Parts: sequence; structure tokens; C-alpha cells
Amino acid sequence: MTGTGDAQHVIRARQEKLRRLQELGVEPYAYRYEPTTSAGAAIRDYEAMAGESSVTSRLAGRVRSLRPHGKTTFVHLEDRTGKVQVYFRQDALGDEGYELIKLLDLGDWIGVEGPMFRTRTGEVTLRADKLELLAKTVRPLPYGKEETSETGEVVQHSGFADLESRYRQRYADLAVHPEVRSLFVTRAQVLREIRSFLDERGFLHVETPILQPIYGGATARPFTTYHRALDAELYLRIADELYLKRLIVGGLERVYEIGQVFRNEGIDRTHNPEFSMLEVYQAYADYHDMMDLTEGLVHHIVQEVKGSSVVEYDGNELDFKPPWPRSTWYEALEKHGSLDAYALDVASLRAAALDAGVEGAEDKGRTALLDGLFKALVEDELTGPVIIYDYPVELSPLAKHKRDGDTSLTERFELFVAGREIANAFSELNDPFEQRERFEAQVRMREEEGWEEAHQVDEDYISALEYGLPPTGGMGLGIDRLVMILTDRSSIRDVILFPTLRSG
RNA sequence: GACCGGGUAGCUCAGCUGGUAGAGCAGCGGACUUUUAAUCCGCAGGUCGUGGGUUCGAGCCCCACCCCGGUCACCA
Repeated sequence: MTGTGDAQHVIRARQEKLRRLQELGVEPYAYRYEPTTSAGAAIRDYEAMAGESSVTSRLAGRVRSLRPHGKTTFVHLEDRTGKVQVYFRQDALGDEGYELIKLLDLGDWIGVEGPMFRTRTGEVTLRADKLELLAKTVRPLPYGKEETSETGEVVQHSGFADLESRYRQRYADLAVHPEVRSLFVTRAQVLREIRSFLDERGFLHVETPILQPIYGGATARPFTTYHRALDAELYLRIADELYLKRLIVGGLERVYEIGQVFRNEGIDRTHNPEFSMLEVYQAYADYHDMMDLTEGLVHHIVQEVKGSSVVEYDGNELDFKPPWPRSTWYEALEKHGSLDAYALDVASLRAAALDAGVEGAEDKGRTALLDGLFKALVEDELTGPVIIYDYPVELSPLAKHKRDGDTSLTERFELFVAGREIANAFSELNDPFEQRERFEAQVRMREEEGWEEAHQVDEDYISALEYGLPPTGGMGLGIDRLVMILTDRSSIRDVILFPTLRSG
């Protein structure tokens, strides 16, 4: 087993230090500390003062490096804003105070107090008059060493590179990698910008059930669980959709929800069993309005997070400045697959699918062939951002069909970026009679074709539609995938704090 | 699920055609009052993912399994 497992001799040595600290009357696990500044601010303020150093700073953080030199010791203290060097002298701290320095380890949380100065080598440093231990680290953190070369380049020595350990022990990964902390700061910023954008436009942030008696709103297998007191089987939601539209029926008119949904499917670098979705519903709007909303929202997020509309992802420059290219689903297939799929019969489609290497094409029907062709020929080409709209009806049981009367198509679009679906939206089906038929068609597909991802009939949802759902536009956006784009990560696990792993 | 690669000290890795395991950093002891990969001297640290097998002898070869990563498939 790899990872930060047992390090018994190191842990024992640190526990011995803990005992000695207690003998010295030092509480190794403190209750409180009140810093007056942060590492970043202390350095910035000192530099702004141009060398006058009478101010005493109080700083708290983690011991990131330790360089004892007999009666003096240099430490780098790290907090959420960065690192600052701290200089300890035996004559300043007293013999007893300096004993504490000798018992420090990498990773210990400490508080220090003293004036800032600049060392002979020019580094802004806190000269500590006081030291407080805030929490002892008895298990060694897998710190690598950093060397700053003459060119100012930071070179990492050793380090904590094993991906499995980093995901399983994210606390250690975060502790030793400031850039990982910063990625999750970016993720939080994305969530904040989504909320502020929608709040400003009169959308109401709501919460709907995660435990549901009937799941729906997407095509996916659910996780199943059991409620004792109710003696009932419940499902973890696969989407927020049906509950949010109930709220539109109720007159809330503009709602959104941000939260995790759960899909019982495979795990790979773009799929985690639980992932975060934004869903937005707006009364009186259609999918064209949702295209505008999606463009505006995503552009806003990119602009705020990156300070520009351009994002570099996997070596490509993606520009999110609206308007984005828009093309219909069939046009995209024609452009990238050179197929007039709309006009082709099933036999021709099958031939094309076999040609494109679509697995199982021999047994597939028209819809599945179309879908297979789209995935095989088009998706990878959609570097984006690009909006693909007007999907075949079988793929979209909750979307209204095209208003021009072509009932084989629905008013639905997806946003693609870097070959991946980022958002999915449609003019919501609000006809309760047609909705019942679509559900029943899904059930038939489940029963006749064994399609486990098919929708169930949600009678309560149909009742809600019977009370009247106004024309409504809805949109769902995969937050993890958006964060991947913004942080140039190729694995969804990198943008989820605690990704799902096999219990090993 | 299939295929490929990987799992050796706390971390990062090396380990030849099979001969009972090494380095750097971290750790421990010592020296050192402006260092910054601090340096110098000394020491300790390992069920080699797990279980079988072949062999006089296995980190290395064979089989099964576990976990991770990558690619593909699945996710109509």
C-alpha cells in the first residue's frame, strides 16, 4: 500500500516531543490565537513602509520549513495568503522559550509575534519575540523541498506526487500544495459568481429533495436507499429538474438550485458518481432565452474568474465572448460527419455508423444510430464554446417539440466546450397530456428493450402540470466540468475535494 | 468491462541475466546567533500491494486477486 501510512518511528519521535512539551508546561493543542495580519499582508505592508519597522505583527500558520542554526532558527510560516520567513533568536526568546523551537516540526501550527525586518539576503522576515504552539503535528506531512534557483525559478524536490494518495488523503494534498488550495478557491468563486449573476436577475435560490420516492429529470441509473421509519425505498436524485418545475407551477417563476446529483454509472476522468449541477428555470422563457442566459452566465463567470473572456484549456484558446456559434444538431452532423442524416434511411445510417466504428451499430434503431454517429463524429470536434440545438425527440422526453410542427425534433440545446457537454437546456414540456405519453413511451422502452435508464411515470409531476406550467425555459450546467475548463484540468477528480474511490 | 502501465523506507525514486534491498529528502543525536534545498559528523528506518507457485534461493519468473493511472467501451 502506498500513501502516508504508518511512519511509526517518526510518529513515536514526535509523540516524545509532545511529552517533553507537556513537561515544559506547554499546551500542544491550543484553543485560540488572534493574528493581526497574514503572511501576504505583512510582507506587503512592510514593503510599503519602505523599511520602518516598529510595528509588531501577529501571524499564525503552519511551519513549512525549518532551518536551525544553533542559537538561531529560520522558519517559513505558511498561511492561506502565502509564506513568510520567521527568525528566532535564543537571546530574544530566552532559554526556555527557545527550547520550544527545538521541539518544532514541519507541519506544526504556530503563532508568532514580533517586528518585521529585512535579512542580510533581502528577505522580509518577522523577528519573533513570542512563539505559541497552536497544534502539534505528530504525523509527518509529505512536504517536498523547494529550491529557488538564481533565475527565480522554483524547483520542487521530492514532493507528494502519488495521485491515489492525494485523492484519498486530500487533507495532506491540500496541506502541502498551495496550488490545490487555490484551485478550490477558484471553484468557490465560480459558485459565488453563479449565485450573484442569478440573484441579480431575480432568480430564487431553492433547495429540493435529494431523497426522492421517484427519480427523474435525466436518463441515468439511480442509487437506491431505504428509509426505516417509512419502510420505503428511496432514490438519490439524478437531477433537480422535476421538483424545480413544480416550483414554477407554484408561481415562483424564476428558480435555481446548485447541488450534488448522483448517477450510478461508470467512473472515469469526466464522470464522478456524485457531481454538482446548476439548474435554472425561468417562466415565460423558451430555449432561445436559455441560450442567451447560458452565454451571459458562463461569460460572466469566465470574465470574473480569469479576468478575460479567453481561457486556455489543454493547449487551445477558448473564447467565451458572446455570441457563440450556434448550429443545429443535424447541421453539426452534416458539417463534421458529411452526413445528411435527416434524409437518410435507417440502412444508410447503419452503414455510416459501422463505417464510423459505432459499437453495436448492427442492432441499433434510428435514434441510437443518430446518437452514436453524433458522439463518434461530432463531439470531439466541438472545441467550442458552441451551442448545438434541435435534438431528436426520443432523446428528450421532457422537452417541447419544435413549434414549427416538426414533431421529430425538440427545442433543446447543449453547450459543448472542449468536446464535452457542459450545459443542457430546453423549452420545457408543459402539456400534461403529452408528458404522460412521453413517460409511457419511456416505460415501454424500459419494459421492451430493458432500458434501465428510462424515466418512470411520475404521477405527481403530471398532476403538477395539470395545475398549469407556464411556458418555461430550463437549463442545467455541470459545475465540475466548467471548473475543469477554467482550471485547465483533465480529470474531474482534480476539481472535486473528495472524489469517489474504491475502498482499498 | 477490455487492454496497457504502475504499487519497493514517511515522501520521491533506483534495484543488472533470480543470489536475502539502496539513494536523496524527511526523522533521531551532536556542532553552528542573518539562514533559505543551510552546512558538517554520526545513527536509525523495509510484512518489496496481497495470497499461492517454480527454484537450493524470488523485489525480479509464473498464476490469482486488490488498488491506482492511462486508453477504449459503457453513460442510447
